[in-house]
Amino acid sequence: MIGYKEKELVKERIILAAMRVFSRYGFFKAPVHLIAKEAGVSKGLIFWYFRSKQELIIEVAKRSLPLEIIDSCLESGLNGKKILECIGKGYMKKYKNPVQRSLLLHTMSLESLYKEIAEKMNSLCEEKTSEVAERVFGKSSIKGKVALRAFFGGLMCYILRRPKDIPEETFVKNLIDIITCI
Amino acid sequence: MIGYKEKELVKERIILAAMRVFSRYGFFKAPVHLIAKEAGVSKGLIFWYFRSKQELIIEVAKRSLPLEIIDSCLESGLNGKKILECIGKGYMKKYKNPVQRSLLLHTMSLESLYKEIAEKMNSLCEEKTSEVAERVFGKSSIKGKVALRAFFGGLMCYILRRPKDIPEETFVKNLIDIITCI
Amino acid sequence: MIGYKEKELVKERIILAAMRVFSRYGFFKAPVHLIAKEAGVSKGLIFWYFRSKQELIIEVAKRSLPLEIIDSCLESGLNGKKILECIGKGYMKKYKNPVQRSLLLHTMSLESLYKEIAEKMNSLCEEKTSEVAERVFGKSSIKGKVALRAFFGGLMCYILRRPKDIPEETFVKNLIDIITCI
Amino acid sequence: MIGYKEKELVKERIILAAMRVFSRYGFFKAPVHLIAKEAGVSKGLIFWYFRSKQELIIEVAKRSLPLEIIDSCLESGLNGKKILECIGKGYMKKYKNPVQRSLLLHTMSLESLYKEIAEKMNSLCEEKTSEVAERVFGKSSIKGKVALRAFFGGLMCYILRRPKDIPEETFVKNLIDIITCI
DNA sequence: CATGAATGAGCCTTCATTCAT
DNA sequence: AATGAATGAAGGCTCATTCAT
Repeated sequence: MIGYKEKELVKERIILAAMRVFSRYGFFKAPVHLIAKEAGVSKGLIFWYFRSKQELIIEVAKRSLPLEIIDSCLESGLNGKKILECIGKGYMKKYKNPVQRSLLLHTMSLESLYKEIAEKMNSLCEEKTSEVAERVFGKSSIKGKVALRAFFGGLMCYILRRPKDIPEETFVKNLIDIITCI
Repeated sequence: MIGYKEKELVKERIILAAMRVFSRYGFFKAPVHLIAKEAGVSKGLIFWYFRSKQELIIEVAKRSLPLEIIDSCLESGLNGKKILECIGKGYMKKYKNPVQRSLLLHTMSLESLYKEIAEKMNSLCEEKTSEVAERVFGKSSIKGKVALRAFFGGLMCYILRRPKDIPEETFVKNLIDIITCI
Repeated sequence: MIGYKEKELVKERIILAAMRVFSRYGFFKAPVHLIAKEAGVSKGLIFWYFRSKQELIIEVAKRSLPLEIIDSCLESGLNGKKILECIGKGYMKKYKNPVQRSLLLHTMSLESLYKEIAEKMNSLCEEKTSEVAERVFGKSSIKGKVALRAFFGGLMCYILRRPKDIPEETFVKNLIDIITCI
Repeated sequence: MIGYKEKELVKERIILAAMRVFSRYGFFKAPVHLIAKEAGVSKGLIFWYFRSKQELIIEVAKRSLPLEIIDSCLESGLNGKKILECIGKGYMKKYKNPVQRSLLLHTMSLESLYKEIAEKMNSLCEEKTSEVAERVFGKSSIKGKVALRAFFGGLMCYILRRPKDIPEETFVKNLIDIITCI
């Protein structure tokens, strides 16, 4: 319709529209035609870029998980509290956006339906958690793994229900203090 | 199949069947006729006991939240680590059941759709968390609230992905130690 | 439930309730359970007194036609304008009631579905009309039959939309004058 | 069956099919899938052109009323008996078709359900009737209005039960003579 | 690439009817 | 007689998906 709509731009616009619509209605109550409307394209076009609605769901779901935050903090080679700070900041930045926040919830509930999502969540909860634990506490230990779960869980709690009386930085700082107090 | 069964029994049977089916398919991909089949009743009967599928969803969703665990531990008058142990045990017991575990995920994603669920989750994340924090740390403090979020978050993480190498009791004990280390 | 509910009383109460409900919703959009509620009886009881909903519909439909008015005027042996006055008064009395008025419309539309109603309407429009025409004009004539149709049609028009500026008596009197002016 | 037909053609074909089916079964006993079959389209397509079955019902119902006949005769500027002849011919032509005849009955019974139909019938029975009366009798009078109701009512009676021994032209001619005899 | 008419499966829900109590 | 739980067929409608244009 407009010249600058190059292929990737349109696909991206569809994904972004889908994120907004999915976050409001959930993956299965969001009709494709609403996504098309939100993206300003025709319904048919969505099926040109995505084989099926499920493919779009999975694309969106993947983007709503915090995997890339953890990966980038791991790659940056940080250790100790630093890596926790990195992850904490990343979470706060990403999930400040209510669309992402709501999407995260919807995505978690997909786990029982799509293997692809289940695997991502597995990786997140097992390997990544262990990796980060080692980086923080030096070596693998039960206590370290438990602490990391408390860390991730704590972040998630904060994200889902941002308490008005605790600012982001305060929360992250306190959380890190608590779980590294061991 | 015809005739009178005891009223409450039938309703309960429908709810239990719905829990199983919802946990497998999610609330919106689970067709009512599957629930009926699972419960051994006719499709029509479900609408005799529930005005709509949504009413059934909400009934099931409410049951899958851990509110009653926290309430009962609060009511028992426990303090300090004791109340955390109570809650920890309660969580483990309830969510050992994979149906409940899966349902919890689905329920959390309902928050953006149903006020009733949003309110329950609000109460859980704000008031209840603060109440428990006071019971544990004596008085209201930022650090206490953060710690409690780490506690609940940690429990949730464990529930969602039960790591094979950390048994329930060990996890809860360690988690309590960590967050009360302040 | 109450002692004085003798058989015929209950049946009659159901019919009267059905008339009210049918007049509001139409025969096919009126659910049986609403009739039961309106009559203050259980849904099951309606099927004790009537083999099916259709039987109840036909019973109510028959009562809403003006057959018995015409019959009683014919039987009373009146002639000329007198019989028209008799019929006119009968119509006004019966269809002053908005329930009957609305029911008449619904009943007329049943004709294509139920033979029994079609027959009644046939009798009304053919034989009865001719009989009355003879009583009024002395002998059978085309003009007489046309006039009688104008009479019945005129009455029906008045009934369906009672114009505020023409009282019943005035209407009937004028109508009779017009069609006997031949 | 797949591909683009001309938009208005398809919609019109659905309406015509609906008229046939509604006339046979009545508006509420006619299932949408029968209309689809009759129109040679899929069930879904009906809901592409009409928001709901009700919308289709109202579209069909409007077409079955004689409003446009009266309007066109009024607009043609005719007076006296001429306008009655115009209307008479119009009625005969339109309701010679048994589908239209049956539909008229069904439509009249919709009045208590849909405002839109009630309004059309109001206009027909009040304003239009008065307008025609003035055209015929020169000025507004009670007698004129009564006569017009006798005219319209007479036409409707003839339509609903076409007596074999009175041909259309004869009926209309006689009817006009009778009601203008005043 | 892009559109939107067309399809058809499937879902939620209603409702007449039955029948154990 | 009377109740209301239970049934099952059927209906309206939504929606992912296809495909002619």
